[in-house]
Amino acid sequence: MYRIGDFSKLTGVSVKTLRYYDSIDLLKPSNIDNFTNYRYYSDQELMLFKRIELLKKLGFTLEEIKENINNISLDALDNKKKELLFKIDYINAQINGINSLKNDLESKVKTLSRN
Amino acid sequence: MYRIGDFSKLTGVSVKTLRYYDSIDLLKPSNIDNFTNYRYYSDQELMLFKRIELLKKLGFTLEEIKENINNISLDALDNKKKELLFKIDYINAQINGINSLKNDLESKVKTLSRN
DNA sequence: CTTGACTCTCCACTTAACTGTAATGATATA
DNA sequence: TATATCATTACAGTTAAGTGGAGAGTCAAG
Repeated sequence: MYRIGDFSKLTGVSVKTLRYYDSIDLLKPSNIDNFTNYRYYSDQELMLFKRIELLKKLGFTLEEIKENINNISLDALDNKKKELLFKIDYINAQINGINSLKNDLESKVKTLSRN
Repeated sequence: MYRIGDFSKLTGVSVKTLRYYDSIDLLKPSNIDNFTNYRYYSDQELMLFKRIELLKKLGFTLEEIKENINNISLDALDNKKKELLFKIDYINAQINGINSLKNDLESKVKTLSRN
């Protein structure tokens, strides 16, 4: 059993974040002292945390992670992948826009320097 | 001179948004009635708005647009482009992660159905 | 001159994922 | 036993780009 400070060191996230995860029912300590309200975490939660951390890195929101923490479905993965691909398309369009603006600007500069 | 409601229709953004742009000094009406505080916009602001709209689409924040509204520099464009390329890299890494997770899951399913 | 549509300011709320701080209580070590 | 460190709750604040609503003033048409 780890107290929140130790668990914070194990996971690398702040005590605040752990309390926050508790408050949103994402990751609850395995038990809580009735008198002191101290949170106690076990290796079970450490494993859950690693799962959370992974899904977070893959772009899932905490809300989505909460829904999929037990068994992530292929559907959830496919949806997220589509979402990410869509984002890439969007950003690529932005880059194209920037490129044309750059071209405009560069040709303007050249025209000016020619005079 | 357009009153804010008309200018809102011209630009396609809400009156609220126009007031907000005024409040953050992004797009200020060309004049304001001293007694009524009514905002009056001109074609000048319409052109500015179109510039703002474009930069917004290209991924600039309102703060960045404010700094670059008069003459956007090649540097600003290059920086934003780098930022966007970086984002794409990041998202691609996420997609790769999702793909491996999908593979894990799919092979698990196959293993189960084989029994 | 009234009425409906328009505008004003000011304050609070939205989302996501936390962070900061105050006031208070618990624990561990010297 | 003193005290430094750790823990608790509760409330507010952060960022970005707005949106919602109240209460009050203004404008244009009939």
